[in-house]
Amino acid sequence: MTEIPAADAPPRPRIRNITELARLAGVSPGTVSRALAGKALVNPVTRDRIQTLARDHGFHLNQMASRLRTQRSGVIGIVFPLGHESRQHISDPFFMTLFGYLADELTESGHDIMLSRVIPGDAQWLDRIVDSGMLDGALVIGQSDQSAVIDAVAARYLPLVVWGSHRPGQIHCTVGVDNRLGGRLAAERLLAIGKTRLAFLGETRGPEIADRLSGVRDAIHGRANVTLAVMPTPLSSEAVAEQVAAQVAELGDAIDGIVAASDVIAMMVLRVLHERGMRVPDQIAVVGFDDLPLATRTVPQLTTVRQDIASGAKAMVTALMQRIAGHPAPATILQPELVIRESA
Amino acid sequence: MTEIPAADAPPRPRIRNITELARLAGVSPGTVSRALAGKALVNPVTRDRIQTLARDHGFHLNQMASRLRTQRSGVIGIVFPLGHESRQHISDPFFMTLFGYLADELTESGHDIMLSRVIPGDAQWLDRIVDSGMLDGALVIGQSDQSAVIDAVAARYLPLVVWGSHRPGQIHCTVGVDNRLGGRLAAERLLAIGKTRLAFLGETRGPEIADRLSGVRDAIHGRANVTLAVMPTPLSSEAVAEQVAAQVAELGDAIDGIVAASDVIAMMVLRVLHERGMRVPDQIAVVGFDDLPLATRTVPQLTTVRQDIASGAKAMVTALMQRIAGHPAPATILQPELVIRESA
DNA sequence: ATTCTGGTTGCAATCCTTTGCAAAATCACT
DNA sequence: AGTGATTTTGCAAAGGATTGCAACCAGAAT
Repeated sequence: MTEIPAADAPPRPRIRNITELARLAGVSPGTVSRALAGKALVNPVTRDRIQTLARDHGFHLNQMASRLRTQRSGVIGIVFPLGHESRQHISDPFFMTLFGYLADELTESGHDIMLSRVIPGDAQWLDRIVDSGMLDGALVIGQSDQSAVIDAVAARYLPLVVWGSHRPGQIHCTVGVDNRLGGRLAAERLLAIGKTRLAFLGETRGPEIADRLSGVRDAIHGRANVTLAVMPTPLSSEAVAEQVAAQVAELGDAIDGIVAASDVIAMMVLRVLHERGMRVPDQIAVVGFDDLPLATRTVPQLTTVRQDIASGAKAMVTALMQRIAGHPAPATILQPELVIRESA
Repeated sequence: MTEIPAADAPPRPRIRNITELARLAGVSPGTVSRALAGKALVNPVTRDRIQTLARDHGFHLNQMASRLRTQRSGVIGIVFPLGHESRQHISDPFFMTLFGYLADELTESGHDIMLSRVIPGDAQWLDRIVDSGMLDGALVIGQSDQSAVIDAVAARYLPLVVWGSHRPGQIHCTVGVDNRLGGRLAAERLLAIGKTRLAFLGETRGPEIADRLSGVRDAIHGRANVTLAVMPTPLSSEAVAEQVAAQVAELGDAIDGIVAASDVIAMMVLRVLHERGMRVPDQIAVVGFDDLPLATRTVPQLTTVRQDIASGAKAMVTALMQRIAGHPAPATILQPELVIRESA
């Protein structure tokens, strides 16, 4: 609250760029640049003098200029495409969970993270991001219905890794769980505990969810006595509640087992079933997908198909680093695992 | 998988900058710049021609250069200081929750987000970030023990808003709950249900947590029959489990009520108490702090002091926008609210 | 004293866009 | 056709750091 600077405060004139610092040090800007970069080419004495001067004046390089010149930014973009369901928020639990792990991995390896805005309805969303010149690479979380767009960009831009399903012929590098197998595991669990009238709740326009449904179909293939109803439930956490309620109401007693396309949907289902006084899993069993932390905290605890998000994040970052270095990296397909808790 | 480009693929030569596009269009780079920016100064016909050309060639401005020149980036930094507890991870639930809401708000208002790495042990961490020249403003989540550092930066850098406690004389703009009142509410609840041997679990080096403890002390002030044990539990979710176990063991029967400095700690406490077969809330009651989504999913559900994180995020962004525009914005102090569930 | 060597430093071009200013082109009128 | 008023355009200077190349220096070798 006083105007007098503390004793060790930096001297008055604020240095704004390397040239001013150079003048102060009595050398050329080039030398300052080299000194600050710690290059061996400059005289150690001069280097130390310049570094001290910089520290005393609280001077920091302008990253924008530096990165423009060097053409590398140390920044990785993380993008959440919103092809359909444009109202899905970033605070979506699955996105946040994966994002958290990615952020840990990336900061650990010295990278900054830029969360890019996707303008819904803009076909150029990914081009805009990778061509912005601000990123060393990009991670895309989920393919949504944008597989073609992603492929087109991946064909010309190597440092791009995508979370999602791997489909044959696909150009872009994905890391993701075997969604089809996961779907099958979920359905098989329901069949194993004697359920025969199944429902699948999920929006199947994106390949991940579509694959999960295929897996469910695999599981019931050839069983004449098993029925399957498919309900396109969006992932968006906000809109989902009433929709699920309506769908469950519509299905009524016609079903005794639900495969939810995600844990968030499953959680909503549990809530709705509870409100209607249905007993889970006796009357209706529910299997989720993801095994987010929240799966252990529902009542009853959620039986779900686990994707190992932490190692998925690690795999994404590893593949991306490879690709930034110029080496193509292959897709990683993680094995899903059925985690049996209480809901099925 | 074929080499032949699709019929509508962009023509071969990739345009790398505005000058190349200018040559192609037969105008000067300046005109291209103006045309792409949609400025009214260029002939509408020329403008359309250039824009079409750019689109056809998949050309995007180099943001790095553009932002260097204009000195504004459209990017907001979000920082998580790690003064003490340098091992706390970004995937910390409270951080992630607040971050999610901030991200929603910021993308909504057309900003990109940069999550900056904080190098533990670097006194210059915040200077480095705000002087990087890559940000229009910065949001700091939590003061940790870095209040002085933050103040020093805030004194010269306006577009900075901090989540945390507001202390008199503090220079930086904070948004946060009244932590002291919150702590008092928590303790009063325990007293109200007849608990008298209290413990506070939290690391009090940061002002937020210290204020919560002060609130607890306020509540028991003058009550001779009430005891209080204080245990410095770190926030870090990973390390916390054994620590809490050890602390609870140490406290043993000496306590009958716990105020946890955060929901994450409270959750750990519940787990530990459950493992030791203690009945909550009968034998030991537990009150959390934050009211994260996870609070409703513990068993028993957590009684906790609610901070309205969503409106906090909104307030932070509003204040930041004000400050970016050059208007100082005052601190916002949110009212905490006791949410009574099952654990106390 | 001269040449060579190796270590330091400075110069100036480069990264790509934006923008104030001046020149050129267009148009409207006398 | 000539003048003035408007549009449009081009030029060139930022914005701040990096880096290849050449110049410089001191000391060593001849």
